[in-house]
Amino acid sequence: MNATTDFLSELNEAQRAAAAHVNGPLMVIAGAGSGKTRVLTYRIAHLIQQGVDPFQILSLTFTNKAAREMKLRIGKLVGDHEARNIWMGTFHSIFARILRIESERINYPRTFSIYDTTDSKNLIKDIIKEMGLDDKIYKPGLVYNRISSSKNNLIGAADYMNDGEIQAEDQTSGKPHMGEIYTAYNLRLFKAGAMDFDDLLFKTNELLRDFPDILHKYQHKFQYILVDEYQDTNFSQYLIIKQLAAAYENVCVVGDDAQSIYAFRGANIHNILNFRKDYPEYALYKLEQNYRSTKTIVEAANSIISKNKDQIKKSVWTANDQGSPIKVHRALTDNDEGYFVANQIFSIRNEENAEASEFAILYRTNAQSRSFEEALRKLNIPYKIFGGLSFYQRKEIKDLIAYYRLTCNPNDEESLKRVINYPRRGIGDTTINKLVVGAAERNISIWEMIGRAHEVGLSGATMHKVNEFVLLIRSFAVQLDSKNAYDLGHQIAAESGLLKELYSDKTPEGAARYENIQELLNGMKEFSDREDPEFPDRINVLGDFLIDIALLTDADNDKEEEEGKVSLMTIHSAKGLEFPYVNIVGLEEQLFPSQMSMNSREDLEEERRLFYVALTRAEKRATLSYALTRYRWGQLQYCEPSRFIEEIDEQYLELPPAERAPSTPTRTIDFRAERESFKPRYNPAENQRPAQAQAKPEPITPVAPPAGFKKVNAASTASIPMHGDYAAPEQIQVGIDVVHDKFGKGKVVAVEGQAPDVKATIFFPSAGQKQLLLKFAKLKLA
DNA sequence: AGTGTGCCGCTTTTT
DNA sequence: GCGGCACACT
Repeated sequence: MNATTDFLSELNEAQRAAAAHVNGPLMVIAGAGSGKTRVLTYRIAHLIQQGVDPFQILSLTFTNKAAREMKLRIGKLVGDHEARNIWMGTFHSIFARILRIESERINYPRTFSIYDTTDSKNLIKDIIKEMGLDDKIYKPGLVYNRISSSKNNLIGAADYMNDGEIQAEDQTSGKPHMGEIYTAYNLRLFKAGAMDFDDLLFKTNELLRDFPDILHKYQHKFQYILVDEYQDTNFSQYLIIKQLAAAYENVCVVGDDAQSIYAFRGANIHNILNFRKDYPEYALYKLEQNYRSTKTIVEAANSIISKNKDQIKKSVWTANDQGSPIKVHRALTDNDEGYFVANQIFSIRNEENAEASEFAILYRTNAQSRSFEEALRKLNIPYKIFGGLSFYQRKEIKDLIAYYRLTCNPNDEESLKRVINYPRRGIGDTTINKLVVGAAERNISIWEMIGRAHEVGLSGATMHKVNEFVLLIRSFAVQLDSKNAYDLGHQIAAESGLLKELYSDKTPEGAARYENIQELLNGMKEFSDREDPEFPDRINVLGDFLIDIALLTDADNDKEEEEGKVSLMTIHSAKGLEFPYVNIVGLEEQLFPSQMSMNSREDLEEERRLFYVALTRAEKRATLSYALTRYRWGQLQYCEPSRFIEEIDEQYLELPPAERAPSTPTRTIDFRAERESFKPRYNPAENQRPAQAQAKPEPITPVAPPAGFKKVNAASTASIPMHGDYAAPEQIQVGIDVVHDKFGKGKVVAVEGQAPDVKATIFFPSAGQKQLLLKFAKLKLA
């Protein structure tokens, strides 16, 4: 009859049932690669075909990119003009939009600023200093995390102060003033007309809780609500959905408990359980057929995840081919691992005629990317890195955006401090400090303090400079509503002097910075030319642009020029993606699973789910690798293979040969690749590494590092500079004399603990008895 | 006021 | 091994 039947017929039974579900609560548990996005897409298209107004659909995704892609796909099914009207985006961006519309009700300026993590931490740091507390005890990062998780659990500053349990916790941990910092932080945010990321959700909750008319309005606006990646929502997000869905209960959540990997930032797996309680009449569909991966990969992934206790029962299966076994590679060093992976990509690309873009290298931490970048560069394989410093985190971009934010909201303290003297205007720290202190005393913002600058005793010349700056910002601000984002943005870049400052820097880095600014401006141009379907006559002003970009993540950056490249990213950012060939690297104890996760079963299970996510990204082939030694904190560390390798059912694996060195070919090995992987990094001295250094049988015990290493170190300090001629950990034994860089001569009294965490108790006549971790202590033999 | 230098701490993961 | 930051120098 119509297209509906058409596209629904492309789905399997469970998919179709879920997609055709119209009214009432619905939960879809979707295994990895089971066509979850397809179901969401088709369901929305179906709703629209059933006559639901796209403006009444709220669809929350994990990234903005996911939202864009889904809109595109829906557009193909029901037409772009319909698809564009759906409210679709991340929690943060959707509710930032709503908060902006309703800002007066909570006494915020319409153009409130959104502080990113750096802004927030800077502010917290300032507050800690102003309160006269020690930032060694109150580490800004930790304080931020504590405040963040409080907000995500809807514990406000007052609740925090009044909660006996929390207070007791802070007492015990020696941080009794945490609550006061929290209170001061919120106050400062408010004075600056700013919200942090968590506020966007927290204040949405307050808004819906405290203003029944607003709640009513949005309950009826959003008659159909869909939430993707439901397993990664936190309590604050859960409650927003619960409030909004209360009127119609047309709420559909899609998720996979096995892929919950954000508990560390408050994601709560219990939201899935709560769903059953909140909507007892809910419909449940499980998508269990995997369309993405080979049998080997699916079954190997199942064998891993079955080790977790906490999980919803389901059995993921596939009709796809068996595929090839998962190869496990043991590398000698982190650099070796880089070359192994790069070479493997190089040869598969030739042998199987694959594109570079079909490969992904997935690691646990961003810091691991280096060896892969280096090796890929050497082999001339194009690659792109996700994460690390995103575009919007770059200094020059943050500077320009600070001007924009300040123009929209002059009370924005972090932005003001950033640019009041950049480019140089002769307003130094002394002046700024006077203003900051004055503002704090009077409980006003810095901008307001500038208006009363005479009160803090600035000299005439300084006053003049500061006033010039104020006039500059004001001259921008008066045009906020009349000019579009690009026109005003360009003017600000030019008249602030920033463009000139960067242009005059002729170093390559300077040129790159200038180009980045141009790129930002191009983005603004595009943004300004866009039309908002709900307000077609409105021009897109600078304030709109800021909301848009404040919440972009680097997963959202996909540019045409990035096609045809190998993807390097953390497993977290690989969520939702898929690649024919996947390398999961750095599979070592302490690294993956991370050492931070070893303390509790819950944390370890999250790591395991993370590994599950990594493995299920692969379509055709997955390769695992680990290194025996790795540089961390500039020190050589001995590593043990990750327990996750052992946990995979062995029938799916191709394990490395246990008895011989990787340089000795014992199986179908690409000689050229293997040779390459050794050649570039080792100087001749290192290549004479004694054979037993590589001949350790599995499992690799880091207790006694290969005897060859110390010699190598002595022979070529250039390649391993940090080690110098310090003693290797195993040389430190009870009774021997050692020399420490700082404490001088001493005698080893005791040695205890398991490698690599061997701890020695050493008596230094000059400094007394010390306990030192051998992997860190720089000891020489006396 | 602006520039340079040495030291410290650091690595989970991100909206 | 690097970057951020405090302090000291010009």
